[in-house]
Amino acid sequence: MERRLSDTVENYLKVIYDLSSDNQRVGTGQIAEMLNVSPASVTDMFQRLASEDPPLLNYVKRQGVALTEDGKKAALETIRHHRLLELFLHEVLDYSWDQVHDEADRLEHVISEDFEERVAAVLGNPQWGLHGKPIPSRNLVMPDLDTCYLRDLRPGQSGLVHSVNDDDPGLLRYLETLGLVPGASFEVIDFSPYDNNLHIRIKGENDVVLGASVTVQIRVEILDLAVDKER
Amino acid sequence: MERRLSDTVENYLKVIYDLSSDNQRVGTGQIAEMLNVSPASVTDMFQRLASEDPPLLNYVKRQGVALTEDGKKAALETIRHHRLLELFLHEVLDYSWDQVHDEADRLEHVISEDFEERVAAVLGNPQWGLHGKPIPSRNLVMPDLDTCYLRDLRPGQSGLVHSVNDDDPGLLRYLETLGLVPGASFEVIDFSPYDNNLHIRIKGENDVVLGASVTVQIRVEILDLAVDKER
DNA sequence: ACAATAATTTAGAATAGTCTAAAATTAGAT
DNA sequence: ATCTAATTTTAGACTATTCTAAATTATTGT
Ligand SMILES: [Mn+2]
Ligand SMILES: [Mn+2]
Ligand SMILES: [Mn+2]
Ligand SMILES: [Mn+2]
Repeated sequence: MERRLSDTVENYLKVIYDLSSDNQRVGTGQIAEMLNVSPASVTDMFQRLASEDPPLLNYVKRQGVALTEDGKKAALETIRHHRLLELFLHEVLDYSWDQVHDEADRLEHVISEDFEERVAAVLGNPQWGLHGKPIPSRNLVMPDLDTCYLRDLRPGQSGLVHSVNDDDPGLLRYLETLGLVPGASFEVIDFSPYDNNLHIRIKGENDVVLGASVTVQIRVEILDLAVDKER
Repeated sequence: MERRLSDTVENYLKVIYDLSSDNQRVGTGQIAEMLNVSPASVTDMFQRLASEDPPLLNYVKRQGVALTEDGKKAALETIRHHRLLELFLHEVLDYSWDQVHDEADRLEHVISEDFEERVAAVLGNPQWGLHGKPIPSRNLVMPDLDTCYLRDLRPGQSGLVHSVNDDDPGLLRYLETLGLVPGASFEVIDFSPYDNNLHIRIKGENDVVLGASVTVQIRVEILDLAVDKER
């Protein structure tokens, strides 16, 4: 139950968890790109983690991996550390929301469970991270969410910003100037099928036209305007 | 100037710095014992660090090492992180003084200079650590101190506790119950040459008789009672 | 169906850090 | 001065993580 996983292994598991939400199995190439290592290294790690004593991965040659229950718990443990740390850095040390991610990415592997508990207590046992993503509970349960990418909305639909990707400081600063932060509500005005631009109107802010490279980084909760609900 | 040193290297440098205060050169065996590695591993590391681009150690075969200026700066950098972190864990997360060391020992290698700055600011740029040891300044200068081991005092002398070793939680809890903490003043009542026990009277507390394994872990400032000052 | 292309896996090698066992050197004690 | 005991260094090896280059397998467009 309590093997000491290396930073490297924790990072593999975390990335595999992230990419598992959409797809079923995660492939060698995807991980290689996310972690900036060669595909050969990833294959190697897949094989290692799949043949550990209690395996962390389920690996099917040439098809990729899925997390086992153990692997998933380990991933959630690291993610909980990461999101608690981000909030802590913001609240206690006054980091801005674009600065927290890199620092948390290093600290997440070295803090003790005691540190985690104390930070959670100081923050009031928060359930949501600085960028809107849920924080797994102390016993490592992640809530199910009903969100989709902003990219997938179309004119006439409205929504609330649920969460934004936290790993691009430049994007985060941009979104902040737009007021497009978790909780903001907006309405989709227009869509251009050629470039996938979305023209949206943010409540209390200006209109913007966002390209797909931005809209794919934002998760939203669709506001049901009692329009075509049951048909 | 800004090589990225591994955790391992930082730990070697830190220990070498500690042992350098007394002796001139530090030997293979001492480091091996402090770090719980074999002497062979230490020799290896000595050779590596002495032949880095700007060397971190000055190594004389069979005689041991001394830190170069670069090596000393690197050691002080890590020590500054460590002592700031200990204070931070105590002040902000309510760790007790016997709990902070182990956590700081892992965090010290991964925090950024930005984190260091922010922590220092939150704490009011402290100059002294939780256990009484000085915190190197931002520009890595360590003050000179005029202290000696409690072990070396004799009946009739009085002193102030300056600092205590921070790596033994049990000892720290014991010293706390005695009120033998940095700043406490005491008087030496008796000395037994056979076992090196020191009987001391702590101001506002009870008397105690301490063995050498304890008195060698406490640094004190001798109080000059205007007795035999200039003769 | 089948060759071209893309993705994945294997093979072989490097680096950092560690170990044990053996060899070399120094220090101590007669 | 010499022998013994302790310390240090060398030699050879192992693990974790990564790489490049070559081999293998999948995909896909005709
Ligand atoms: Mn993050
Ligand atoms: Mn945890
Ligand atoms: Mn400490
Ligand atoms: Mn620093």
